[in-house]
Amino acid sequence: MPDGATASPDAAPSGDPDIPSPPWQRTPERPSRRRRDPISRDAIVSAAIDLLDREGLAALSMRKLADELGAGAASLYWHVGSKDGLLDLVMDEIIGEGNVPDPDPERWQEQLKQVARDQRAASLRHPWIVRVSIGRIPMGPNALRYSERILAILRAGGLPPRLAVQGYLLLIATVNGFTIDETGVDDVPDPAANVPPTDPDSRQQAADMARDYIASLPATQFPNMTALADEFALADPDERFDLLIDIFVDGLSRRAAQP
Amino acid sequence: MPDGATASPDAAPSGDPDIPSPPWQRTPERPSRRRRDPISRDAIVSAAIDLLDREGLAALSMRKLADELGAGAASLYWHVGSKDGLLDLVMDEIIGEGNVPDPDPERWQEQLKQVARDQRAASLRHPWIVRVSIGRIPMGPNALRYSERILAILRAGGLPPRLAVQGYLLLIATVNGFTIDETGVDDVPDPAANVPPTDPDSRQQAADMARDYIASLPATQFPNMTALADEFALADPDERFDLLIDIFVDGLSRRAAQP
DNA sequence: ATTCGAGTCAAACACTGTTCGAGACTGGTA
DNA sequence: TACCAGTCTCGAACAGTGTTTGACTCGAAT
Repeated sequence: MPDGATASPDAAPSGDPDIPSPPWQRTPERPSRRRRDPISRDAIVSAAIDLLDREGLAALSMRKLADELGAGAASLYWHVGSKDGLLDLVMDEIIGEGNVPDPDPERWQEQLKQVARDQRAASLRHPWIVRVSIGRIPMGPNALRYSERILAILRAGGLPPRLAVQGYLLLIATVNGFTIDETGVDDVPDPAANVPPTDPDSRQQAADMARDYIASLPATQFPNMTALADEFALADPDERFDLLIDIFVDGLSRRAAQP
Repeated sequence: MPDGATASPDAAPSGDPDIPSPPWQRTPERPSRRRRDPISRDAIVSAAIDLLDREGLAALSMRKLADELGAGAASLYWHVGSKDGLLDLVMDEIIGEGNVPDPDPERWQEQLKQVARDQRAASLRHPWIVRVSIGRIPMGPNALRYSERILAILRAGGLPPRLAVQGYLLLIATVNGFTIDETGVDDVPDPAANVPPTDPDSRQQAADMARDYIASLPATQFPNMTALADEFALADPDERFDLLIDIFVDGLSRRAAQP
């Protein structure tokens, strides 16, 4: 057997229209749909976001993502370099979903709170995004535009330069600190029941369980915990979040009022 | 060769004291030191913390941890159930390092700030702890004692019940939001050069690089970013952190002053 | 017609967390 | 002394991971 499975460079293994490929050689070409239109970077990012929304961060693997695109896993690396590079692109794409209002000097505090609420909303739409953003400095094009517009609001509010920049950075950190907790308990939803990020029932149930446990502690050793056990059952995250940003923006504006 | 490497079930491979194990069969029993004193849960947790401090979160694997203890990987599972269970224990152990002062009603704000600073200090001693704590509700014995003592400070300060509990929870979240960023950039230090969590030089260098990049943006599209580029180079994390908790505690105490 | 680079991808590598089953050792009872 | 249940260890395997390599196919330009 001079030729055969090892295709020589000249004898086309199966491209020759005259010689059909031998039947004992189970079609070494065209397994099913080969060489579709080449996949694109954007298509990979979109498919990754789809997969993340559907099955969560832990379920995102390069192989599964490639399957979803009808491609081989190694192909992705040509477009995005690494899983880390892919997540960089994914993060900037999500940041691009947000929009920041034009600055209104009279309402800078309310506008800042609105930005915070919008960012939390994005974190609830995509419960994995906070975890993806950890250790990732947002410097993509969308992130730059986003930062620019928030800084515009703070400067319009009259904040001195340093306080404007730090106020922006610390607000983002504060919102992330909150949403990490909020989206952290029930990540990795089982693929079947894709409840909306966090259904209120199970959340209230978990809060009640925590309260009961705390209330059951020995009161002599834990007088404050047992006395305040009921307050731990406050599971309404909207209320908790509003309290947090009220505290933050109040503190920030007090700081801004005095040199 | 009738028999050989494949030991038959009845002929004891090397347990028979009369027949020495054949030299070509490289001692299937007693590889070196077998059945030392059994390892303990506490020893596993301590070794895990050692390994994490030395090589970072990404380097912690059950196999490597077992090697460090001179044990087999499967042995760990008898003691800690899973890697997740181990990390639960590790987190409570680290929380146990902290200590909270006895409440002084006149100084509750300063005491609360001290708690925040202590927690940040722990996160700098163990840069992996914030990432470990994500998605993990601290309910171990040390965590309960810790919470109890912080609530004591807030109640001594006269905060109403709800504000005391939420103020505590939101303070922790806020500190975590800050320290995630702070410890996130340079995790996984290469095992050779174990710089103290974050050396100021490389940090300032990174900040300068970010400032230069921001300053180089087109000023027409990014007027605020370019104008404030210098402020992004404020790399002193202590100053930034103090600003954050000042803002938070100020906002909280304002809220506490009015019903 | 040949070359060339863009793009694809199966196979392999070095890992990971976890489970299984077979043991080894201990203390207590028959 | 013999047995036995319980505690503890651990090699081997399983199913998965991110990533690299090298061979391969094309469409287009030379």
